[in-house]
Amino acid sequence: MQKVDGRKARGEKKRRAIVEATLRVIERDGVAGVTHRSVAREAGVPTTAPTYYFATLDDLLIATLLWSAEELCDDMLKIVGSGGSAREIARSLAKAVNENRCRTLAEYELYLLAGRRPELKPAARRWLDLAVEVVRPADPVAFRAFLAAIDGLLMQGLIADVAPNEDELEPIVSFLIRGRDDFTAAPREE
Amino acid sequence: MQKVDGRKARGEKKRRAIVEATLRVIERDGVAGVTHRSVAREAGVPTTAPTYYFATLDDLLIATLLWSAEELCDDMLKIVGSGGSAREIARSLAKAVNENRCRTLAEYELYLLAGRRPELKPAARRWLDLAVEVVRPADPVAFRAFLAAIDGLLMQGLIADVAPNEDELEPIVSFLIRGRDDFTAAPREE
DNA sequence: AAAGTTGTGGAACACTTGTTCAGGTAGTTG
DNA sequence: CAACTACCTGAACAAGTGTTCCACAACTTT
Repeated sequence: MQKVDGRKARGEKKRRAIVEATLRVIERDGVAGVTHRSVAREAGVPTTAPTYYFATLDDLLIATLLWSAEELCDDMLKIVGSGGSAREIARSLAKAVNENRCRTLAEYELYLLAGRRPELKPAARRWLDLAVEVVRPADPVAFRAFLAAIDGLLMQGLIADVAPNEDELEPIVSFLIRGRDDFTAAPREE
Repeated sequence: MQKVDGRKARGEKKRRAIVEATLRVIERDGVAGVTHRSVAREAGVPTTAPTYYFATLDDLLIATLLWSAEELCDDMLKIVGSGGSAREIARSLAKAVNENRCRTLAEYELYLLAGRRPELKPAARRWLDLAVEVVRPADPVAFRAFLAAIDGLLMQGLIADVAPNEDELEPIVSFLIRGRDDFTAAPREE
């Protein structure tokens, strides 16, 4: 077995640090605030490091979306896939538009970016596909409506003058998953 | 009555032309593509005209959102407030993510911009408030779920690799407005 | 230990950006 | 028709951008 090159290991770590810094910049200033220099400053690396690791600024954004999409995926699946109660779901949503407001904002900016970059689409909607796969809804229509409403509630929560809290969201979620048996009682293929 | 100053009239017209050009630029290249120069080129006015009419680039974006919000408002109300059938609603949604895809994309970018500019929030969510006011839902919970789902369906339609058509959306809409009597049979206050 | 390879970063370049400003032009008024 | 005013714009500037390039450092291999 060949020894791993210490340089490459360090490189990979720095590479990831740059992506994480990019996400922080987006959280703070939006996609518009992402420049090689601002990312480098945030990551504490030389100005040219982002250019070195990512051929173009676009590549950096793409890498950041891909990475953030994975986290989004986990979060969303935790919300929709757990079979949690309406209150638990409402709590997660409330958290997303309050404590994690900036993060959620960033994720939707990247999300929307996928609307203009076809190559990003699969990553952006991965959580949707995964949700369907995990839950195996018997009533796909009701489930799709549920998933759409989650996106809508989050987006609308971001532009409310005061973000909704758990108690306000709970009845809406409750309404959406009424008759959830319809889609959670997944049929197993034989 | 004093005569209107022809100069001011012309100015107002040009001012609006600049806002319209800005929206076209956003449709084509996104908010990121908006610069004084790109807008000026699109509007066919001198480079400094946008600066002259709008103190800062931000002001221009804000003016554009305010203006586009009015149109969004009309469109959305046509969808949710008309009491149209599920098919009619589905048709409107399908149109938004197909023929009018770029326009819808632009509107959501501006929408999200409101997430970072508190002063834009009222304009961005105006259609939501208006919808509630017009429909006077007896079941506000069901109605909010419906409104959220519309946003979600549009956003998810924008990142689908092939945008959904009328026939795919119809059952989902149908599901969402089942028991619509609950929220359309508005109680009149005496 | 020397040679070779890969990663790294500061200086610099060409370019675009937002914004300023003084001069010019069109419209109104006396 | 002259004086005035308000609107408009082209040239110019400072600041910041993405990206390139080459010297050099870190590491591996011989």
